[in-house]
Amino acid sequence: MRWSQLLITTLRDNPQDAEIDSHKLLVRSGLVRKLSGGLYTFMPLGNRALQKVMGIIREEMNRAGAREILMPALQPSELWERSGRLATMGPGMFRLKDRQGRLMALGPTHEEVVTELISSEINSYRQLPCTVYQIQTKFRDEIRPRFGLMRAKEFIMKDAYSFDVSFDAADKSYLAMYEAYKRIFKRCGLAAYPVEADTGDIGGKWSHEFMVLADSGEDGIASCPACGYAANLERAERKVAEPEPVAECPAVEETATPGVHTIDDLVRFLKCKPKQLIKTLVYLVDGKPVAVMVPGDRDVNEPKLRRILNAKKVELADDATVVKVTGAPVGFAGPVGLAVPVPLYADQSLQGASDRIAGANKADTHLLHVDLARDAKVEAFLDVVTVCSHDLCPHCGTPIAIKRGIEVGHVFKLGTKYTEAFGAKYLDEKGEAQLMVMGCYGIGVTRTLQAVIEQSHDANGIIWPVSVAPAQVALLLLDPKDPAATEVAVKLEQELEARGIDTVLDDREERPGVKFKDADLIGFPLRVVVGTKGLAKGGVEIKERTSGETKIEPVESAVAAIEATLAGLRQKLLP
RNA sequence: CGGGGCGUAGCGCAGCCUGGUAGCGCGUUUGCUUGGGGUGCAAAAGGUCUCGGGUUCAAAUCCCGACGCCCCGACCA
Repeated sequence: MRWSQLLITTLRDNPQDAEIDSHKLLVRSGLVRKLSGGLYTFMPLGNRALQKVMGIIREEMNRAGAREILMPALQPSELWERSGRLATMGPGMFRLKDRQGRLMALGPTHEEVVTELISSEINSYRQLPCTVYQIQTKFRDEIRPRFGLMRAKEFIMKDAYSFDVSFDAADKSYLAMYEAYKRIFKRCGLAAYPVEADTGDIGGKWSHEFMVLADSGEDGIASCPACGYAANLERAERKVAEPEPVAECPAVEETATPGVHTIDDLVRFLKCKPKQLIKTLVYLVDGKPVAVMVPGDRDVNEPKLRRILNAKKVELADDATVVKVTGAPVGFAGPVGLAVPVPLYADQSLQGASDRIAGANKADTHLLHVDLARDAKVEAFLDVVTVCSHDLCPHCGTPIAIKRGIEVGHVFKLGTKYTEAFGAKYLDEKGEAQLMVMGCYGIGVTRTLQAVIEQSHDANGIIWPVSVAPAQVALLLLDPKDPAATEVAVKLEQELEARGIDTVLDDREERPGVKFKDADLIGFPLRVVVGTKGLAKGGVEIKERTSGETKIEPVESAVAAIEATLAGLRQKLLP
């Protein structure tokens, strides 16, 4: 390939609208261009890298026994009514009408379509297990698209779906995908590791996310340095310390706290510690109000609350509901003397809580000396707070570390949620109809590409792993006016391409400095320089982008040397 | 959806406060020069100053509104 014909336009300055390194580099190196918020064009080089990632995914999916299909992105919204997700997924879907006025959606995911498909195609246990996958564009009306390809309105996803005769069999399919994912990310040069995750709107019993550690990641991860426990903060649990024995608690006493609504204000006003406070929040759980108590220095974790209460939707109550339930303005809720009796839940760490401070359910008033067991009727003590860095691992008790990560893949055990909704059954050996058991598995392909950059770059630019680099070799012809050098470069290009090594020949009329900078910026794994001086010294210069190692190689043996170096680099990416 | 910032040449920005001929750097084109880490010199092209309305003799600049982009937050009492 010739640089001059590839439509490679690199930028000297960082784009004004990019925040994180990988986004800046993606644009500066000319791999993508923005059409509008959350919508990107892949330029020739970006597209090449993307195709490489997709190639790896295909190989590993096929190896794991999955079969590739392609489903429509445009879907009748009636399908979504059947699964009940029109309500939960609703605002996140792009919707439109066809000319007959039929409601359609641009697919944000494909559980509905695939379950409908498989339900009509598969009738017998003999056809199971069956795992299908596709690589396709997904559409999501994100609340806030950001960080380039990381959270886009339109993106490429590999989604796979497994169907099995039983839960045990489904576990095997799940494991096969889990292992395939590990191989895929390894081959892409990514350190991605699995963490326990919340299943969210997709549903199901169990799931793992594959996380790439990065400070710019949108997800929090709790991980145990000792036993390897790792979980998304939306799900992470902790070991709760035994309650400390407390001395006799004085009687409850009201105290005036005019205009003091927040924990911070209260700490300042009463000169106490946040830990001494009981924070009481009113939530709507599937529309019904409940009160949830946590220590003043803790945050309620809504996904955990939802899961533990087995609810579809959990949201903080609106002000009117709070006023109705507590009988006081927002900011003075407490466990004692609610105006309307609602279920009262408390975090586990409040078990035995005594001599605490809480809202009085009365304007501008708080209560001192609250003893939860004595003064309130707690429905249940639950694990409802977000894990923090000083918390202890639920398995081994070691202090937990909090990290940030980019979710590049997610595998789910769905159970029968969708097969039930769509009546996806098969006949077993006895001729009895049984529900199929399902799993689903996604990889954000475009996000994975950017995660590679986020994890692998330096001050000069991207450092592509060989496996996904847009081209393996940048061949720099420093002076295209030098006929001898040009001849060598052209010949090298032909020989490398003939051996299946993707090569970009920089044939531009540019200064050497420009070519060096651009090659570093785009991040080709190998840079081969053909220059007048080098040739005079006996050969071409081969430089690795990763290590910076440079060697001069005679022209005759250059191709072999390049091949050997690339093989070495590939070796490191083997699963 | 709430808060903040931004919108001027392909890209990055100045000018706006205090209204009066639209600027700089990079890139692009042409010529010369240079040829191993973003060469140097010279010339040139390129603008509905996001859009709409208002104030004014006069608006990139002041006022009102819309749109777009980016960041933070999305209710933690």
